[in-house]
Amino acid sequence: MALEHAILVSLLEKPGSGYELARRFERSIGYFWTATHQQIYRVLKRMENDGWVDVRDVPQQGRPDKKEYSVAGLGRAALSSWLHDPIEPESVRHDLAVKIRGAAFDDPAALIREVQRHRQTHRNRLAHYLAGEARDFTGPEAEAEATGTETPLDAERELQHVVLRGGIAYERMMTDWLDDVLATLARFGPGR
Amino acid sequence: MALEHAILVSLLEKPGSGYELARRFERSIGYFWTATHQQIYRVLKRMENDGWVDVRDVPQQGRPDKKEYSVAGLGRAALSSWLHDPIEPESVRHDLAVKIRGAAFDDPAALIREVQRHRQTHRNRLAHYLAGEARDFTGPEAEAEATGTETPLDAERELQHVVLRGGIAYERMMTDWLDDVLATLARFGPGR
DNA sequence: TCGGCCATGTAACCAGTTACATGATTGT
DNA sequence: ACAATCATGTAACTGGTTACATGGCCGA
Repeated sequence: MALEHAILVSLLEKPGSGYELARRFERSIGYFWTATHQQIYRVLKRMENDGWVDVRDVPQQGRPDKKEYSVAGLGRAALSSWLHDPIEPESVRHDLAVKIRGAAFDDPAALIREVQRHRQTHRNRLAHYLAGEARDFTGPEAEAEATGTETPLDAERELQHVVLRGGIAYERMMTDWLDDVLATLARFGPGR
Repeated sequence: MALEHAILVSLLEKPGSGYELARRFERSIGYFWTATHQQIYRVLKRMENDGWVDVRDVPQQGRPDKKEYSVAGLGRAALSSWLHDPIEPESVRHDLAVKIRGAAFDDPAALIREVQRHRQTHRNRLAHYLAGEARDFTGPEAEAEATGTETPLDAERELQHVVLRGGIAYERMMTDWLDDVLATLARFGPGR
């Protein structure tokens, strides 16, 4: 299980409320982990009970009060121990691949539309990631990154960048592969 | 949910027992879906109750008897309806990416070993997939595939091939990205 | 005789999804 | 007036993992 740990990392990067965490899971953390607000609130409560996080009530005007969570000593220790614990390289789960092999036993026309939809989604994600990269990882710090003159404080940033590059590589790979799938389907689809 | 449908596709490709399905889920189907035997037996029972599959007792000598499952009309219909049902492009779940971002708050040395382990696993999978491709997708049928002179019976084969190419592209992307991760970690890891 | 393969299952648990619920404020 | 955003939750369900269980055959 990594949701707890993803939350710990996110709170270490910046403390925040359950709501704010949910938003982050739609953006940057969403590159590699997803979670709904329901799940986050539930896990956050458990983490609070276990003493992994501290809570602070933050009254706000013009909007509802919020609870700001930050990582406690026990949470930091839990994260550290998890980081030292080897995990198995996870295996993939691709519904779409099941569908593709299933298309051999069904009309491929519907599948072509489905694959096109997916390709579009991955294209969009790729564009979104590239825009984020241009926004957040170019400029003076990128200079330091390239020339190796960075400070320890840049480590966090650079690790975020390399994870983003992973997301970019993934989306690029997927769009290319889905092009391949479409070409393959086109070869025997319409002629029959 | 796609396990039911993955099983249907696999049984359409070739009928077999729960045990055999479990083995397939360790091999070819494992490129894009995993399942343990416990899960398979449970789902198979439900599919049998729902009339999606037919069972036939096959006595064997020298080894335990087995139940051979094959797809029934209802199962075929269920698969077809699922194939026509659009699914959301799934989002990724990468424990390793959580760890990488978490390494900013911990000793990166342990992470380097972990990343190296993962890279090795992906390298091995890549080699395994490439060997499978060379074994199953070269020869006379590949000729037909390349020249477009294939028959409808080759569709099943070609779709299997394109899914395998997806697995290959994925493993290649992962090994490349993990090289990138290691280079990034090396840049600020040992110097501090 | 010991481990590995063939073959099938039960039970408990854990994580994730979906549906439902409330209520204030801000902008169109 | 209505929709969107901020903010927090409960409850039921589903799917997946882990542990446990049985038992015969085959080869080293």
